[in-house]
Amino acid sequence: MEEYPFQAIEEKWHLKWNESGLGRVQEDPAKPKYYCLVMFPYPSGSNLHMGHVRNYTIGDVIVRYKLMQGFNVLSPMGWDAFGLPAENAAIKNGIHPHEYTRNNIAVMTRQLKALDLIYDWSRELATCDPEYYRWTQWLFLQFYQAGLAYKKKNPVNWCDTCKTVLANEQVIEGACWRCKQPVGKRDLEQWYLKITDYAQRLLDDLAKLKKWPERVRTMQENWIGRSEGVEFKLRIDGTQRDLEVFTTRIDTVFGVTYVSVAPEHPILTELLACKPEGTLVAEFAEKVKLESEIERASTAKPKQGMDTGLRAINPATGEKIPVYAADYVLMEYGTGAIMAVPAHDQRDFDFARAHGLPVKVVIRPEDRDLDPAGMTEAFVADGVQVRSGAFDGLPNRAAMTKIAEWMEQQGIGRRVVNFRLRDWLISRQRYWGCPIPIVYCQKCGQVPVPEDQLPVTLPLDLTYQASGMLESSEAFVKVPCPRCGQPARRETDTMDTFIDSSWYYLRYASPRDANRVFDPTAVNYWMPVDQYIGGIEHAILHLLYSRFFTKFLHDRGLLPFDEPFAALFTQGMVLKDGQVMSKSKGNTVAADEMVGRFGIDTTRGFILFAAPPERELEWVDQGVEGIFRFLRRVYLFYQRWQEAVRPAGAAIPADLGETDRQLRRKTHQTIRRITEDLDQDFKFNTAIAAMMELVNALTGLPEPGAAGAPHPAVMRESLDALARLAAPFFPHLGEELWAMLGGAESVFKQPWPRHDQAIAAEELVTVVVQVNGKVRSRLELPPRTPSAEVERLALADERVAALAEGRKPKKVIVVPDKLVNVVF
RNA sequence: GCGAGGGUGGUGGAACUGGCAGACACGCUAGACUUAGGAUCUAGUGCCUUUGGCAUGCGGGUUCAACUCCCGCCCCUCGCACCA
Repeated sequence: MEEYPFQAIEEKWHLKWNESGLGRVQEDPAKPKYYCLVMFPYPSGSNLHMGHVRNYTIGDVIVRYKLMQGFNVLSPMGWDAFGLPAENAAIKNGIHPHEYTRNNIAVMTRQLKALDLIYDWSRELATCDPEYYRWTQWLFLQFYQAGLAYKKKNPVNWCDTCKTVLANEQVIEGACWRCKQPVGKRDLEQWYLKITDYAQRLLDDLAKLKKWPERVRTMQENWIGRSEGVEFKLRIDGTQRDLEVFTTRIDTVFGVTYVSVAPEHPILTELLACKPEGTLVAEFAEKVKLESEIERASTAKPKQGMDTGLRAINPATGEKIPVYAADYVLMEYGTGAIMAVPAHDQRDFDFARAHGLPVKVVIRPEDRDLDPAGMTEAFVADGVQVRSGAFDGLPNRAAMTKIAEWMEQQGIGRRVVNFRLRDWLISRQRYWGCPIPIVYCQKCGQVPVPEDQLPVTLPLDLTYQASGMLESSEAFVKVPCPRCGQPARRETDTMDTFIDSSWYYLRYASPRDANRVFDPTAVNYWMPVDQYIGGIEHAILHLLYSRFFTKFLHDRGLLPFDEPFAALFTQGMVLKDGQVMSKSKGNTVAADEMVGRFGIDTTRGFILFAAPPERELEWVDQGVEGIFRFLRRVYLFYQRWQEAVRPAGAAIPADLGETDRQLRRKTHQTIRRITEDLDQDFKFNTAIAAMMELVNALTGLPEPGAAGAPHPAVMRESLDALARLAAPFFPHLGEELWAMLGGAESVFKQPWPRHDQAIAAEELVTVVVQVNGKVRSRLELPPRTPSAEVERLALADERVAALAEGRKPKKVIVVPDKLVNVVF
């Protein structure tokens, strides 16, 4: 049996590439650069599975393609190495997180290297390395100096399983993003980064990210959650205190029948201190606080609330209305208090019905008025103002502006913009993270660690314990105050690991620079990232944080650009039995097993061919052999032809026969198709299909030397192109095919093939003949046959004539080179 | 509820600005070569009542022509969700 010795071929090129180091790059102003980055992994220590392989292969195909297009390609790899799993493993197995992480990095490095992916390993970095986190700390100090890193006491998300606080972005449906356990609230003093200062720019600049998926941009837009409205004050009757509310529907202000405040709103404790309601409200607030995030956020649950006994005065109408404490009002958003308009807000409507509060209609549909008693739901659509004083009769959209202006003139309220985005809580009560470079001194207070004393090193000689590990290290905690020299204490919280990953793409430009966070020349050469590749799960978290960091550094004058990733590609996940392939689900297909059976090229090819890369891929091994057979067919074909097509450089004669012309056409069409597929959204699956079509055409031809066999120079042209086209997808085979054709240097140093439009053009086109829109016949015509001629030929067609039954056509439509439709 | 994406043969998936639906594969069927076939090669393969008819989630519409455009539904995936 003829063989395709894939193991020997892959082994051979594995060794050659290791020697030549294809991935190693330097800044070269003479060459156009291309920075291709796959999101760096957390070194989990599990074996690489098909999900990983898909991820890295997508990046690798792009890297190899861009190399062949003549770009100076940067493709680095590193490790998002801090994090909780290392601590959990330490508790379970008694291995120090540092050792655990280092071991995992070693294991994963070996596995990645076995896949022969192109990386510049000389730039490898790990966020847990003091030479890296020194600059993470330096960046924290930049935020601190700019007043954007601050500490405050606030109710925060607390995961009791992970024993740490979480950022808003890390709470998914009320549960911890990592361990999926419900998240509670705690009042704690914590460090924050003031990302809210950048809310508007983070929103506006989404428009610049034209090469990002729409989906991700929308998710960020929703997360930032900008809303325009009016903030105004209501005097609390009988006091000198005002209650401030925020509304996006100021047009409904004449329909306010009560106000709702968050149960924990400070005005309640203040004004009810000595009243009987005070105790009841406090009890209610306590009850609400105990509810988990999930319970409180559930829209299905009936809204709870109670009358506080306080009365507020609506500045628009002068009416006195009750103040309710209600669990559906959130202290964190707006002012923590709302004006309630039951007639025009469903939540207020539900609450009013449950508590017997009045409903006042102030906006009616165009054609009729509404009777509050007959309403079963709030009227939230646009309409016309009624019972709204001077604004009656206006369309409500117009009234919105008018009322806001009136309130501003009267000094009652003002127009404001609110964001849903919260400041980024970055403290973590964990050991295995980047220490926050702050010292607390009795005399000087909060003191940042001076830059020349960085890094604040994580002590490694500790016995691991479940919590409070850093606090227990006297050597770490007890330090002299950097300012006054008196005994002081270090901050023992570490930073959220998302801080580490918010700037790593910058460090790759100059990973060994010991004096600076990055070398400006190198960063300016490589950045921004031309193509970023990663999972959709980072659509908000990592991608929003990285954009924030870049904008901040831009404002500090450290970067000339203010968006880090020019193009983003989110690859689909690999599923098995309907679930994401992951170690914890136990449904993985191991990479090394697949590679052992079929080789790297087949494994890559199968993953790339099975589905478009952005789509989810349900793993079924059936079909792997299809790719294997294809690669074998290609290899055997080159074996049969390699002697006949050598040496290179034989001229292609001008007077070729039909077979040769067809082969050249197919070759040039394939070059065109694959190049287009790679350029538009990485359509690897159809690119491979195009390659298969070419191979099907080739293998259908007579053998070398046989009668009717293609001209060797023409075959040479095909095989030369095919070797290059195949190389990014099937790198080992690509190199081998190139060598079989006599190529001395690596195929990846060869230019990407170009098609010739004239050769790719068809000599005859099929024009479909339709009668009343149904295909009845076909014509083979030279391209650009005049419409009149096409019409004549169509009408002369015997099938058409038969269907005509003597009638004259009502209409004939000709689409040049495509179709003719005869309508009777 | 809001937002985004999706629904095409037995399966994964193709189809440019509306112009031959099902490329390319998998699987299946038959045949060849074989002691053998889970190897390889060849042919066939959307469905049906086959000079034709019906088919791209369902129902309408626009058009000479609709997977593609418009209107109304259904289902699936993801994100956000009492944000005032």
